[in-house]
Amino acid sequence: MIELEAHDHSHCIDQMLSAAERLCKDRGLRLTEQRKAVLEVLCASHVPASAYDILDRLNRVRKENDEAMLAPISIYRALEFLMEHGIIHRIESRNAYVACTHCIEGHRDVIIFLLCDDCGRAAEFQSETLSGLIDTIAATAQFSPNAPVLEIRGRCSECREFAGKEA
Amino acid sequence: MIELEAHDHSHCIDQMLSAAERLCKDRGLRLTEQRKAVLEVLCASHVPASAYDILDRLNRVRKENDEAMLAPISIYRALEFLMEHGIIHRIESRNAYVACTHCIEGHRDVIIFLLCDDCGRAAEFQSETLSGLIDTIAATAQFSPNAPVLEIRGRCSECREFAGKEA
DNA sequence: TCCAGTTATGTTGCACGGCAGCTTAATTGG
DNA sequence: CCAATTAAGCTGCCGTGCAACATAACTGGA
Repeated sequence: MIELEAHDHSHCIDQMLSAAERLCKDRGLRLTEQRKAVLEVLCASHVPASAYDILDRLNRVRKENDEAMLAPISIYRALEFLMEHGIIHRIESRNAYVACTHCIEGHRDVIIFLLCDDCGRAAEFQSETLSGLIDTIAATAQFSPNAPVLEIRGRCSECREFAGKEA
Repeated sequence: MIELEAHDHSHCIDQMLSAAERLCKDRGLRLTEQRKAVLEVLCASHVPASAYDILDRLNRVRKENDEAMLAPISIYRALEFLMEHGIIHRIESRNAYVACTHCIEGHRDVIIFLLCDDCGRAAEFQSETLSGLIDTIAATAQFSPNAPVLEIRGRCSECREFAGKEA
């Protein structure tokens, strides 16, 4: 898994974390240490992490500090909480989770993920036009969609460029 | 899992099976007994089935006939083959598989699945407009999509109607 | 302040999903 | 009919996800 973080990622992390904190405060939700720890792991990268990735990462730190190990279920519960409130998203096609980069603005529209099969990164978008179109398609089929998330797999620009140089 | 098959499903099965047979014949692919058996299970319903669902179903029949049991891997290999050639699709959000209802026409466009969370059924669509829009979005992000499949979860018309009567 | 109710965590255990790595059988084209 | 290819069988393993229950932490009143 190649990690290309061209942008100022530390700024990016801060933004996501403080957005989550504000959101929880506003709604009277408890962003406990554990939940925050899970969120921090997810914020650390735009590559979605699996529950067990998160577990390993947190337990490694805990081991160093002679603290008790976490069980998988703890991670799942934290993930459940964070998802419930739109702070993170689940990437179905990878059984993995990623911090939301839009939770400040809220989720009016369909969420689109561009997932790079090479470097693993997930880029999150929203599109009013696409939302409208999906509504139309659903309406034609008399179907009531349920806040869809679209996962589009492919190759990001960096990886394509890189692959080009390789050849 | 409620199974509502309002349409003439037997006709539907025949169509999917013979389409697959023709496709394999045209391309010189071997649609072996096992692969066909897996496909038949998938064709039997518009509700996507998991690998283990299929396994159980086939093994039940085999048990009755005192034949040897299949191992999971056999199912996965058949599924792999069928997917490779677009005869079936994988529904990521359910870890399940469903027979393609469009493999006759081919897959030029984005495939859209409307997945009912109530009855479990999957309805497959294609939309040129949607394909175009996704291409545009991808191009803006300099992303090369890779035959995307869109999974839209929600509630189908029958289930909505049914739920209405319940209340 | 303390208690009851709620919410969060911890523990155990299990079912399902998926496949690697290897061996054996079947098929096919020369 | 044989060698090469392809399919199928077998063993074993790891990742994903959660049920069910026990315990701890926190909260808002009386």
